[in-house]
Amino acid sequence: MNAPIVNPALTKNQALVFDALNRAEGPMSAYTILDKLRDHGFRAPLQVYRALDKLTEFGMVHRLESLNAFVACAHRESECCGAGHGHGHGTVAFAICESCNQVLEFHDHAVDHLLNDWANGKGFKPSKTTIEIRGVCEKCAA
Amino acid sequence: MNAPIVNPALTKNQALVFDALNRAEGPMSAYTILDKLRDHGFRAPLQVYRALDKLTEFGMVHRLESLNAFVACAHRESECCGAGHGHGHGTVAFAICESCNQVLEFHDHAVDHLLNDWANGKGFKPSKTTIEIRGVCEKCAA
DNA sequence: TGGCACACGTTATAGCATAACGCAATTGAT
DNA sequence: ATCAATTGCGTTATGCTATAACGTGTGCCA
Repeated sequence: MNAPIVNPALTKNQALVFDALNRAEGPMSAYTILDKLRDHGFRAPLQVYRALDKLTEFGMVHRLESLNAFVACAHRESECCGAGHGHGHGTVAFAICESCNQVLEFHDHAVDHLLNDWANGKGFKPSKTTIEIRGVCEKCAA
Repeated sequence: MNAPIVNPALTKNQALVFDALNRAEGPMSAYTILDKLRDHGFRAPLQVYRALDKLTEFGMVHRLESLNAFVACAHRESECCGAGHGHGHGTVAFAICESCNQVLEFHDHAVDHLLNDWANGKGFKPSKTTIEIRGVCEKCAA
């Protein structure tokens, strides 16, 4: 059966981490999350990393490689192609403002296609694709 | 041995680091480079990082964000569009084999174009774009 | 009811990156 | 030539990011 994108009943720690990421309006490092959750009983990085691993696996959180940080997924449910699970199509891309730290999440089928075509041509089997644009957002550029 | 691919008159440390990266046939972390260069007098990470900063600035080395590692640029000089300096066009992309650690460097004008179009549409001003495909290369997939 | 899978907590350690100091060499305008 | 600015260099110390390895508790179900 096809996996429903439904919240797979998060554990307490997972819920706390996910919440922290949703409240923040920008990416957070694991250690920043840890600090925000000390009042809720968090004491060690692993508590955060373990939750982040699961949330990432569920497609509810993305890791920004160029920032070593994490954001809550911005696809408010079934945006279109089931981009939650990058299975070839559905790679998510990010535009990261270096001035205000806001992140725009998007995906672009045409780009996916081109990269997949390239991979096919080379016999390369992609498992995860990272696309991150660093720059300055419209507001900050003004 | 092989003639140095001299570009902008590297300093001794820069040349050593660049050489180390060229000899290696895959990405290396800064600390791995440090270890390889201890015999040449390197003692501290900063010596490596400073050289890497410059080499990256010169376009002779790329950083792989998803790996926290570095590779020598594979464009053997003026491949085409002046991809050395990512100024909108000329973004470099990487396919990273998680089995054998080899890296394929390429660039794709069409992808650049699409991402630039997206950015223009959003008023986003890109400064650096990261594209990294993790997966398994043809050889290893066999 | 015993085994399994999984989440959790804790301590310790590994791996990646930069701050801040001072010195030496180079350049280049006066 | 001389001074000032710039750049590279070396060192020590520190901070940030991530995982290893151990043990506990809980729910499931064969």
